[in-house]
Amino acid sequence: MKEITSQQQRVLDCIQIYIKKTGFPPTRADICRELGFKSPNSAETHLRALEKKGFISIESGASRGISVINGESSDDSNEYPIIGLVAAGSPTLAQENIEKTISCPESFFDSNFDYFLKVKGLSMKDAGIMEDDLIAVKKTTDVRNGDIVIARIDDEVTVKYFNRKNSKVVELEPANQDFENIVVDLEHEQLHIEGKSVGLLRKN
Amino acid sequence: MKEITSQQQRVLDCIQIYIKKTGFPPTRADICRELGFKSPNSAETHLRALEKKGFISIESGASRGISVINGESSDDSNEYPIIGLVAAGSPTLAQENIEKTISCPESFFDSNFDYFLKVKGLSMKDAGIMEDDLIAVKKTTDVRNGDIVIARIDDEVTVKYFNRKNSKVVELEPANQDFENIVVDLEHEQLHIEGKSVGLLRKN
DNA sequence: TATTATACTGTACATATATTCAGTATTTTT
DNA sequence: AAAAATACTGAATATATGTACAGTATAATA
Repeated sequence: MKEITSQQQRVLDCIQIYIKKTGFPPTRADICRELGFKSPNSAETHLRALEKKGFISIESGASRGISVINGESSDDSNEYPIIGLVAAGSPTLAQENIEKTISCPESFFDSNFDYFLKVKGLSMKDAGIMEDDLIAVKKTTDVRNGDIVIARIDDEVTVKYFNRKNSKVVELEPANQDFENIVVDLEHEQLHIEGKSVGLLRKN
Repeated sequence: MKEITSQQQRVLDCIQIYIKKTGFPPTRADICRELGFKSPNSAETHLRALEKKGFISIESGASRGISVINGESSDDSNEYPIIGLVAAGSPTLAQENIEKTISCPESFFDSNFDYFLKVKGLSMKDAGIMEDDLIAVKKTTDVRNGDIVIARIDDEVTVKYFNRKNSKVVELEPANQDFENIVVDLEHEQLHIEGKSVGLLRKN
């Protein structure tokens, strides 16, 4: 994507606002009216420039045939995959593990995140995480005690509170009396932190 | 919103698909091509019917001046207000009660919704609803037993399970042993159902 | 220094498009 | 049984709109 000039940005903004307001793109004359141009050719040349730079596409001959590329027209929403609790080895974001995707703004949760994890079981019930809830997971290994982490031990993927006891021992703590702490001796077992929870989404 | 006929539905679908694909609405001729009509007036009359019934609006004289009402025109994200548990009387959606807004796709939860309610207290803890969680609320009075409802008794707003015992008695049930059922005798007390929960959002 | 890109005004015109009018036929509502 | 709504074809037309052509001027690039 090439560089955009400030005037071209004004025109692009104008198009997006117009679409948001009316539901359909502006004509050359509309753009002139909005931005104070006196010749339709002013809009025309800007449109050609925007098209050349890849910001919009223009359907030749069609009236109002402008569409904003990549554009989410205005907001920064993205598609995020929903992933089930899958066995290890299999790359988490592989196509076959993706149940579906959700469109949602990038900065929806306080921290950026990478995917949604569909929760199985009730081991985090007292933390308000129920079966089939979607946890917004940020891929990171930088976790602190008390964080809700997505951890993998051998072939088991689980969601638990993270609690580092000392340099050799990590405890993964459920939020449910019916479950017991998982004590991981790092010298004899492999613990892989897939990421941590930065939010939760429930549909009902 | 009046009833829509199957042919009108086809036309409406055609418009929405066309917008999704091209970024701008179809002309009468486009609709004819897509649906096999041979006269532009076929599209025209359907458009007039759809406008009359409130499904679309038509900008008179403008080419491609169709916009689908309430309908995910091109980008389907909206601003939804976050509202605290406010005392009654004060209109829920009044400006002063809106803490902030969240941008989120319209069809984010399975059902459409109207606002987010910020939860206070832990009375619905066992339903996985924790303090400061955001409940997606759909304004409706059409609630069934077992629904999580936002109810108002006198000046108190509360989130509880709805349970109609009989024509005169409704019980509002918490999901926490530490709280007790609220029994509402409709003959002596006023119960106002503000809406019901269709989803939940948590940031952490 | 010549060339290209940017940023406009102004005029003109072919055509894309909305919209009206005249019909026909079936179904639904009153 | 009459009226209104639905569901079309077909033709005609005013105008909304894209787009080309002719200029002017400044800044950036080669």
